[in-house]
Amino acid sequence: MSWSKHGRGAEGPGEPRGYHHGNLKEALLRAALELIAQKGPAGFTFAEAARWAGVSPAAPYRHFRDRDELLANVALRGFERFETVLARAWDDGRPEPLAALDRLGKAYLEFARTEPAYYSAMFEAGIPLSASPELRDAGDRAFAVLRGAAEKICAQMPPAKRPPTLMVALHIWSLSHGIASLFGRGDAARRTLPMAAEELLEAGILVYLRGLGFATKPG
Amino acid sequence: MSWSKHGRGAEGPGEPRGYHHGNLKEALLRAALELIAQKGPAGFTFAEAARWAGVSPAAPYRHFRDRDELLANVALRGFERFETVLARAWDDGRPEPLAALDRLGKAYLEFARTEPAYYSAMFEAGIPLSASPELRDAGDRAFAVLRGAAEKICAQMPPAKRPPTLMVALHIWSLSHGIASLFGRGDAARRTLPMAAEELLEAGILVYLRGLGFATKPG
DNA sequence: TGTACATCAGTGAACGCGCGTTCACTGATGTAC
DNA sequence: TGTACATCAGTGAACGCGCGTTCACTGATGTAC
Repeated sequence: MSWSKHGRGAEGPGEPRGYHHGNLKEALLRAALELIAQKGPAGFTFAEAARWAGVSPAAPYRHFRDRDELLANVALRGFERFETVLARAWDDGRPEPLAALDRLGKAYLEFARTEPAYYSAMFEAGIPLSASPELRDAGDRAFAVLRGAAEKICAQMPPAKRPPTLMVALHIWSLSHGIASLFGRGDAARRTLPMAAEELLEAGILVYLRGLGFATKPG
Repeated sequence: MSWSKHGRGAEGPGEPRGYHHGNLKEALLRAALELIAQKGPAGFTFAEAARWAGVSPAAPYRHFRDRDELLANVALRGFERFETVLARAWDDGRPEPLAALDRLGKAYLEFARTEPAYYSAMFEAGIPLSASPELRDAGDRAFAVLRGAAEKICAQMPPAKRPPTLMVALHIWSLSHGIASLFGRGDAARRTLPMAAEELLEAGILVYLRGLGFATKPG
């Protein structure tokens, strides 16, 4: 990715060097992530991110124009990770699309739960997508995984009965996001549920696919 | 309406008034709503709400302990209105549950679109539900409308095939919220869609009901 | 009917605070020769 | 190999600002008698 131009990587958790000098951009992104996780996208300030990174309040201006640019960068990175996570779970529908779709749904919810800071930066921080084509593209690439999954699922149906792929992808996305947003978040605003969010999503998708005419196996 | 007790109307800043505002609590709730609509739940301050209501910064403390209590009151009122709107649309399933459910879905999305300030206070402001039993109850009452609808829908199915009502209600809620949250909001963070959000939701619910084994009419 | 009084909503000044942002600077690092 | 210099990431002090919150107060309103 473009920000690891100097080959510092900085992504691996076990990288002890460069923390003091020379890796501030990375440190600020991490600080922002930490702060968002603690107090939501609203309660994160440029100054506190600097403090958290052990740096003077003027230092961040070397790397980000302002608070919003930092936040947009967090969201951007979030979409990139989200895409990776979803693509890995989907694994091109192997060995079998239905099982892969189930993994995909679980991966979606797991991301929302284990990375609430990314997730809220991506979907709830109110960052206008129009502001950054880069951000929009990253979001589109993540959605493309869902779209690809919908395509493969639809392709298994007889052509005459095939529903519009885009619609199916949007339904799956909406249901996943709805469940993640209402019940699957990692913070205090989560609503409790008499079942696991994963079960709710899995059941919902199964019913939905059956409604499409997709022949799901029993069990 | 109850808040025009003194016939003041209380609309907008700049209205001359005496020493006593007469309706400040109401005016503050409106101001908060206006500010949330403009800048999201994050960018709303106690001080600005006071200014908007044409009152000194100390005045709000007569009515709300702090900013969060005001925000929670906005969310509370939002849930109450939401319940009213949904219940009216559902109308106890008259004349026919499926048509009524369609109205319900449309009313859900319409509320999210026309009242983005309420909606985000209710679902995105990060207000911990545990903090206020009153708020939780109001949320539960709104959800109860969906639950009642799910119940009536399920009751139309043969007993042996009846799915759990709660699950159906949660699926409908999640799908509605997902679509409202991703595509149906009134602000800049909305994602564009090659179709109306209403259509997407209606189609999703129809597919879902068919998947439950509910016999939907063609067309 | 009027007066005295209690109530309490809203005032206005003040405070400490943390934020965003700027500025001239400093000092570590890399590089040309 | 060393020196001179350019670069630029980060410093630290400073600023104006708006916020949340407090306080003694003021003045409108309702009510007891």
